[in-house]
Amino acid sequence: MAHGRAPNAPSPRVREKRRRRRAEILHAALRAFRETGYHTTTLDDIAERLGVRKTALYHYFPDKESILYECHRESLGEIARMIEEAEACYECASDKLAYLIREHVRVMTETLEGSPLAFEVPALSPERRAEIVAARDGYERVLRDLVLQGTRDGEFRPVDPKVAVFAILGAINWIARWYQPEGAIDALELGSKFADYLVGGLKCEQPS
Amino acid sequence: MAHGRAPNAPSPRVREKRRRRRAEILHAALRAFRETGYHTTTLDDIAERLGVRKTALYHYFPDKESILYECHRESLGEIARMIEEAEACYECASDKLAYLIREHVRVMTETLEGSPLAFEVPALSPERRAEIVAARDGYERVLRDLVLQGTRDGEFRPVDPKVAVFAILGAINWIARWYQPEGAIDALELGSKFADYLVGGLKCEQPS
DNA sequence: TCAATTTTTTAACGGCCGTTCAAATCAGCC
DNA sequence: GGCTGATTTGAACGGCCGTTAAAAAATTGA
Repeated sequence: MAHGRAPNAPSPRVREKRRRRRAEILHAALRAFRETGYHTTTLDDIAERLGVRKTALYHYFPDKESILYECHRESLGEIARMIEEAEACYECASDKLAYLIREHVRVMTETLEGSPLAFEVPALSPERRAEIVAARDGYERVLRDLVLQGTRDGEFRPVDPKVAVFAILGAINWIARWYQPEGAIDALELGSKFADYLVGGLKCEQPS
Repeated sequence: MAHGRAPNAPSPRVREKRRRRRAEILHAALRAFRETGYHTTTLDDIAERLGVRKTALYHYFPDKESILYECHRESLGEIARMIEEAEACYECASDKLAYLIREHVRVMTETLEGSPLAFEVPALSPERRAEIVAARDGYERVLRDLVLQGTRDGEFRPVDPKVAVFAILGAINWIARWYQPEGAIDALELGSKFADYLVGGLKCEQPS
């Protein structure tokens, strides 16, 4: 047994190759889902983007829904990373919130990863949907807590945290519907503008 | 020919009955589309809500897409009404904008009419989609012009009107995804809070 | 170079769902 | 009450698309 791996186990080389191919498929699917939605994109559509027949996809994913599920998992990973970063790098609520908005916008625009998480949750099976929704709820809770903290600290005026967070997430998620990577609006600039606007709406007016 | 109507023409009575039935179907479809999305709701689903077989629907609409199209038309009618009202009843940009936000939220929650307009535009045929998109673009232009006017008048700080309007519409459209008519959040209150938050983010900070 | 195995293809099935059409039932009207 | 048109039904078709299975092609590793 070469290099000590189990008999009949795939070599590291083929494992890596397979991993890359999976990522390619996921990326192609991601773009297709974003452009035409999960239900209207067929496996042929995804396969065509890769120059391959649709049956080839079944060597990497058991079914169509699993492809969508993995898209969601990747997005959630990005979100989790964002949250850790915000906690580690910023102090006050408004800075943390602004950072999260900027990063979320970046995920939505640069990598385009966020779009299925925004729009295609209902397409998942009940169990998987429950898992994704639970994670998304956790993210929403983090945002609500930030709004509350800001209000307690006197940074923000007293607003309904639930409603404010729904507004923020709606604004961000909606990006997937109109943003065009090759368009006139720069992704990073968009993130900053969104952060300015959406955090600005929470801030106390300067005492005169 | 009774009452002077053309021979073989339906009587006013049956015309009215048909009109009502169409509205019933549209409303049932609207709720179904909102709850599960256009592509996953079948004609059986819509018919079941009406206690009828799906083939009965074909007496009122030529195909499934036409039902969706009529939903869009109704929403656009509401939007147009909103715009006229805002122009007629309010003076400054912030008041007009706040009114439009409140009303749009009301359309989104009370009547639930706005949800297909928010989410199911891509499901329309190219020609119909073009028509609906053009109308929606007109609405967006009205909002952008309000933001610009507010900035010119010194009410609003200088923001990117395009980006601000996308944020506002995203926040509002997203309501269709989480709002539950029987839930804890009151529709009118939600409209006011959205208007406060989204217009507040545009306003100049008070000079100290 | 050649066997082993990974990857892709070809062919085809099967179910769902929008749609059609003729027949049956219902409602309006004199 | 009975004729006429409006409405609903039942049965069935047909295409699209996700999925399966087995054969072919390509890649790996010695």
